Amino acid sequence: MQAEDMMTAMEPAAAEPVRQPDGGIRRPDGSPVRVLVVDDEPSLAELLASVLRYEGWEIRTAANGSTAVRTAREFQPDAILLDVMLPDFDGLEVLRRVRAILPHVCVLFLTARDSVQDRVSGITAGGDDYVTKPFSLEEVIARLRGLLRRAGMARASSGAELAVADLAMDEDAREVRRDGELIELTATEFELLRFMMRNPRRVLSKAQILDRVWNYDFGGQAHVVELYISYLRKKIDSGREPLIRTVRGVGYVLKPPA
Amino acid sequence: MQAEDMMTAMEPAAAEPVRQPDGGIRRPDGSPVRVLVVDDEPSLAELLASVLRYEGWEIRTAANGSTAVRTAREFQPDAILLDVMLPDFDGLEVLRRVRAILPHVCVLFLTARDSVQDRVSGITAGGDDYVTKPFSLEEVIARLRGLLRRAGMARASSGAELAVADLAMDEDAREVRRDGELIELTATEFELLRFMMRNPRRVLSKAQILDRVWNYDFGGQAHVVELYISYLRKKIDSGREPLIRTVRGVGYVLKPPA
DNA sequence: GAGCATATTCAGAAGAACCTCAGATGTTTG
DNA sequence: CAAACATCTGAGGTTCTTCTGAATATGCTC
Repeated sequence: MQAEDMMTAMEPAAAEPVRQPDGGIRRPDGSPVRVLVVDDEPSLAELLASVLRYEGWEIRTAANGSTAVRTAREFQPDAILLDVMLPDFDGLEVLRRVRAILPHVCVLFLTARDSVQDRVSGITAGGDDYVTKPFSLEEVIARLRGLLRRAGMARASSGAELAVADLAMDEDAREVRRDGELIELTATEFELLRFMMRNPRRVLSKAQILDRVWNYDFGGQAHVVELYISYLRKKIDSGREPLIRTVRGVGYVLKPPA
Repeated sequence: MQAEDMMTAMEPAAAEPVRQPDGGIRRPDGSPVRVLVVDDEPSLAELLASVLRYEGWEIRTAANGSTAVRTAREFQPDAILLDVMLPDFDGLEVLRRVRAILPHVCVLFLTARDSVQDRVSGITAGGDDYVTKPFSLEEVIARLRGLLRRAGMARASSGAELAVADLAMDEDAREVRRDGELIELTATEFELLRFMMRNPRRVLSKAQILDRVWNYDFGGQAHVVELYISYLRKKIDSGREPLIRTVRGVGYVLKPPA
């Protein structure tokens, strides 16, 4: 799938599809995936909605449990982003009711850090997943893609593999290799690299990177991005043809050597 | 130079379209793109409006948040230029309200330099973008075009590629090639060349170039343009058929060799 | 061709952007 | 609970850009 992306990107004159954001995640009939976002904080719901919309999916939002159930019935989503803490009844209750209507819907829970242990254990058994607030948008998107992929929404060619030149990433195994050699990355380094590998040959600004890779409540300086780029370079570029390039005054690009 | 601007501006829909300014950025139905400009400083809003009108787009302006929301509902813009600092409520609040009405509208935020400090997280997340004041008009236009292009407003032929003779520019990757050979440019050199490549075969005065490529508050001499033209020539024309020509007493042109 | 206006190039100063290190803080793990 | 690790902040040093001013070159007019 990455190969496909790169080809369309490299063929200039070709009637270039504006962007192929969904990365091959579609409904079996080819229509865009539908996602319902349920969170009582409007700004967060809106943030998620706009990001997912940009991924090429169809989005509805709901601010409480009963609206969520009603919207689910009418909208027939393929996946639900579900805050476990809702004003009326909690996420697990919503899940029960929604499952009565849509038995196969994928659910990604959004939970507060401390409420992880008690409530949500066991949800991953059903194939569902969760992320803890505050999360990074990359993480939400990646997990959502994972759920949808496993639920059979992936086109044949699109697996969990990313590649740029001799750099390869297996998202499921969380393994990164350069020229076959395994490279150990920390969580943040991995997410940063994933974001870059998902957008090869595109210059990404530090602001863009911060917005996608760091938690949405991160209040620090864009300077961290430089730091982590430097970590990444040490691990994947040192002593080799560099794949990560600085574009001064703009940002960074990941691309094969010229 | 200034006179030329005024002339073409004064006969708007008149006789022959000398120039196809929108560069293929149109609505799917072929009608011109609509842009709403929101800034409380009238002179800046007017400057933006007139430049964007000259690009061939339909423009409305608003000076505060509530007017912006109302105008958005009625005008149904494809994109919004949105100052984050508004007298009534801030840009993100405006965005939230507008998105409730127009889920797919593109937003380009205009932010003050110092507010990069308290930068609003998520500002680029949904595919939206921002520029910091004081900006150059070229930058605003380029980013706006980028947003619209990615949002699917580009006609088939118009990608992020510009070409004049054997000189090619990929805006997304920020790559410039002459006859296939990659050429490294600084930020200002890149913007200057982009402006010239967008207006091939047209003589551009130094004043015009200064107005478009340099920040609107630039106080220096027109002499910088000469300097940067000389930098560009060294990088793209040296030892080859020159593409950049001086028109003495008038300005510069970029055009294929006769 | 002289003189003038205009354009090009050079050199250097000032500043911006970037990279890296070292250490503080917080988090996970044994 | 301590050790190991991950993440972030701040500061120093480095490199790269940008702009100014002056020196040189080019072209135009008479």
